[in-house]
Amino acid sequence: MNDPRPLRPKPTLRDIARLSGASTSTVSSVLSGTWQARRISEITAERIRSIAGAQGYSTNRQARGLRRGQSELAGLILPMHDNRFFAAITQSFEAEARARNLCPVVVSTLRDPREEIRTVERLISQAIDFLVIAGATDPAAIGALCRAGGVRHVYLDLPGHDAPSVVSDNRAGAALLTETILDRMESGTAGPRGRPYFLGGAPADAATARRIEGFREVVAARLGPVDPDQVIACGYAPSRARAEIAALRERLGGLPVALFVNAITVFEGVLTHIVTLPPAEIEGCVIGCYDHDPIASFLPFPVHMIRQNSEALVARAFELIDAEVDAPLLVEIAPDLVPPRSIHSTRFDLG
Amino acid sequence: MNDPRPLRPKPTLRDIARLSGASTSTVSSVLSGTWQARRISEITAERIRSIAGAQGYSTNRQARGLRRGQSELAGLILPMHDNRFFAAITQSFEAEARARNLCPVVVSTLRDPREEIRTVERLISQAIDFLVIAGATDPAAIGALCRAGGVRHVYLDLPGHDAPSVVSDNRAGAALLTETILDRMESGTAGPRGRPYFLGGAPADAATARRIEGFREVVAARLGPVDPDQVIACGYAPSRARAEIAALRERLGGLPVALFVNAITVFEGVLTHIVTLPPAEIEGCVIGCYDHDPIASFLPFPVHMIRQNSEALVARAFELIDAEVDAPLLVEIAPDLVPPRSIHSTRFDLG
DNA sequence: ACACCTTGCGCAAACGATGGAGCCAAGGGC
DNA sequence: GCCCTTGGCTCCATCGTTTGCGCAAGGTGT
Repeated sequence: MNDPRPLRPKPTLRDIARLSGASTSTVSSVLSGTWQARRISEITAERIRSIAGAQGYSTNRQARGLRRGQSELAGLILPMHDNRFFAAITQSFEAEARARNLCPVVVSTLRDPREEIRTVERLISQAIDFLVIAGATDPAAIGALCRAGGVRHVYLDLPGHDAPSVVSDNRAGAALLTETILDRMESGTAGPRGRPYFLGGAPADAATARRIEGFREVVAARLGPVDPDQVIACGYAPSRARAEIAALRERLGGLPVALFVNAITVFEGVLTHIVTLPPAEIEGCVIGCYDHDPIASFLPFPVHMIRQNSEALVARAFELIDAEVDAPLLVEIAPDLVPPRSIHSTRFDLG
Repeated sequence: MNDPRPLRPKPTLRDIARLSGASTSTVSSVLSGTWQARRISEITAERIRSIAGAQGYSTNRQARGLRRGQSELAGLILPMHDNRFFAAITQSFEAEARARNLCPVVVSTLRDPREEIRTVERLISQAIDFLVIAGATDPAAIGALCRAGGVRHVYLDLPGHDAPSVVSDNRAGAALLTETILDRMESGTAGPRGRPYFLGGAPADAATARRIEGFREVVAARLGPVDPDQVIACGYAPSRARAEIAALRERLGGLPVALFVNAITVFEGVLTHIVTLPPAEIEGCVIGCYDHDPIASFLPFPVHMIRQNSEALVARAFELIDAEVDAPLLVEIAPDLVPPRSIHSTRFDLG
């Protein structure tokens, strides 16, 4: 067990060659699977394989990569890990990478532009085979680096302009969510309180912009012109969201009849405020959240959620990579609506 | 923007050498920061730096790694990403790795022993500098691989026997959570329903085993002997947990007065069942969950949660690596108790 | 007997970066 | 005039794999 021996150096191809009496090239071709092409006899191959196994040989991928000019590493950069969406992306990415015999390298950059650059440079200098870029603050800068480094790249969940992009259909998802909450909201409430509100996100963010479009479109079609103050893009911080919803309620004299919450963190902020309100008031507000959280399904009031199809997003991205598509093009993937558990209205009776 | 040029080959040290009129070794030492040791003049250094910058040179780390016998890659393997605890671990790991100028490589293995082996072999063959092993089904096998490959390794959140381990103090955490729910449960309920129950987890899992110990210890001290059927280690699947809690309630004629839920997934399963019950019955059951989820704080009944100190776990692991500790030893980190929001009992009145 | 494949393998030159061991000139001490 | 130090570089072997080319032995067709 406790055996911190000086760790003799790992055996190399040459060691195996010496032990087996074959040349390094023969050993190499046997161990890298190209032996039939080099007409190595099955007998020799088997002998070499068994010696290599006995010696615990494993090929040095830095050397192989150097020689072959690739690395069999697949890169993914994303803003952060502790978020269901990105975690799901990572999970799918790993699966796809492994299916192609690549080693996934997933790095988060915390939405810090300098960190994004550093990380991408780092990955390029590792000779990464390709890079999937999910959620960068400056896609153009990253794209430029990749092109300079000769690294194929695909944007995920954000539209880039120098390479293919696979994004959620945010407009359609937002429209769907908006339809859903409008269908369920109480009509007939007079004044500003009778209108739906959109809360959270950054308008500079392409995803938020598209969602606002979807929201506006549906509201305009069903209820007429949308007032600018119905859209409160206050960022993603829970604390800020809490303050905004409190202020809104103050202005309106109560919660609005419908609320489109733009992200789970915004939803958290909203929650901290509304749980302090009388249950009847909460009941009067139909809530939609553009993000999914399974636990949120069990809250004592219904929450309509959108779940982005992360698996499909990643799958499409890999298809583009497999097909060696380099030209910019945009693929949109429809997200799913997750209805609230039907339990709410019947069991936790807040009336 | 749209510029899929043939991607001329990346410049190498030799290219920069040629352009600057210096030798490759001079360029190398300038660009890798060892130039003062080699007495290169500031003037030469600056000239080389500017040429390298203009050419967009970036060092090929496969070549460097091959030559130096290291990779500046830091490995972490974990069961999965879509879990708050592991996501937090990943986040801290990345931060620590970057602080040391290493590139984090985090790979999940889905608790599949074969995948674990494959992944570790893969990382070793990438000449990873060290490996942090979080949540493996067969730590011994992985440890053996690392030793054979000469890779320093540290176990995280699971005790290994051939290298240092940093684990949550599961016994203490469980004892704390148990104390908490016992303090709040209704006493005086007669029969089996008046006893606390432990639900979820795998007894073969070291963490679960320690938590059961903590639970038993506290219950035994306060309520006397613990019946074996008070511990239901039914794994982590929500569906299974749901079935078990339903069966338990059937047997007892109601929910027990206190429930220790061993993981968030188990909690999800329990939730799907108990939300179908009359609110009064839920009120009668004090729930503790050994895992943390912020949304769960907003459920209409209090949930006492334990949050593992992932940051401290990772920080200690890196300290051990920095100190080049190889001998087995065990470091325990105390987790935190997250009390429920005080709101529950007052606002969402379920009685 | 000669021109041919086919089989089975070895030689040696890369891949790009690194660092120990030089080499040469200028300056200083004796 | 000789030796030594210091500064400022260059040369070249090396890390472990891969792969284009080549070569010999044996078989086949004529």
